Amino acid sequence: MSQHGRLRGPGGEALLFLTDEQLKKGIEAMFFAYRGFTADPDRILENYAYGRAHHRALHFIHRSPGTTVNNLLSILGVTKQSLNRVLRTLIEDGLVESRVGRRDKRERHLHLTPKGVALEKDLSEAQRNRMRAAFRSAGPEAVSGFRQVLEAMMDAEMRRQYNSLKDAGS
Amino acid sequence: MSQHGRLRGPGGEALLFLTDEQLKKGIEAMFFAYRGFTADPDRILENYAYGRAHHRALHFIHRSPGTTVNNLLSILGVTKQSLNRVLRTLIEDGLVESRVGRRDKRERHLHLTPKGVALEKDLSEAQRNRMRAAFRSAGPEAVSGFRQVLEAMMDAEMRRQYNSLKDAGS
DNA sequence: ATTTTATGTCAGCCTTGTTGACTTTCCAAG
DNA sequence: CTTGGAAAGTCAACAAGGCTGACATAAAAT
Repeated sequence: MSQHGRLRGPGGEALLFLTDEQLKKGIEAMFFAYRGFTADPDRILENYAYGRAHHRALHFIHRSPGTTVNNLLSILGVTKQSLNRVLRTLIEDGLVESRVGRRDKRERHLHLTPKGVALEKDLSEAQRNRMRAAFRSAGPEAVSGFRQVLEAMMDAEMRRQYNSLKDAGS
Repeated sequence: MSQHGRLRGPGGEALLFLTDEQLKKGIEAMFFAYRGFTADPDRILENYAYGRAHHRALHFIHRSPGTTVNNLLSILGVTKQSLNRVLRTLIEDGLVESRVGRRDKRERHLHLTPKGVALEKDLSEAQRNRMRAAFRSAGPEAVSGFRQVLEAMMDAEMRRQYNSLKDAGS
């Protein structure tokens, strides 16, 4: 049985019967799944003086090496003071390198050091393992639907940033 | 083009080619989508002295009226001290009622007052609107895949709790 | 009668978010 | 060349919401 009734609207478009119960299950799925999503990296981070904020910084610096602080700021959606605190400890601890921009010397371009790469790899491997297992168990069509729904759930600005990250899978 | 190659393994099971890039996009989709997921309720909560923690409590009390503190604790995955702080303000403000158990007088059974129901409705409607729009734009097959992947991403214990919440959509 | 369970509470700590104020550096326009 | 403004960094203070540990009370279970 499908969970969704289907109808044709006046314009011929597909309509869905979405009960509040179905929407609630979607909401709760997001809640519980996000917990699982962060659980493995969180466990690793307990062994360091780092938290989720550090993980996010490492992830996006690794993803876009040489990104500026301002760019990272808009991706992470926090204040520069918040990010700076995290960044400072990562730089002090030798996980992140901050290089003064060549063209614009006000800008700082961020790179992971080998030590930073190592921790990022540890964290992201744990997270990818879970994601991989989930993708495998759900199957390719489910994965496609998963990404479609998540993308539609983002704010326009986030979707823009999400899409601007390179995607070797397309 | 499908993002996923397919093969048959030795046992005939479907295999997926999942590149690290595809997994990263999944990880980033979760990150950005969760921001969208919480954005609307967060905006509403700014007008109150409440935060996301209060929203979660209201949600699950509304979902399972009469639930005990212990049960809520295990659903939310926080300490009783954390939950108590939230619960105390909600009770003081007259959004939640705590009734001593009839069979077991040690237990407190939690219910929303009309005032609590009103705020919960406000918050959940905002969240459901976004979820509904995302479900509509992605289509029924995508919604099914979305839930399959999220469910597979949960820890076993969370999945148990997720499934034990009633689902009128099945 | 004793132990265990469910709940509540106090105190203190940490991470990670916030705002506001201020400085330094440096590009670019007048 | 000077000045305005953008980019970045820093300091201080604060809040939400996690955490631990210790302790209290009532009631159920043994």
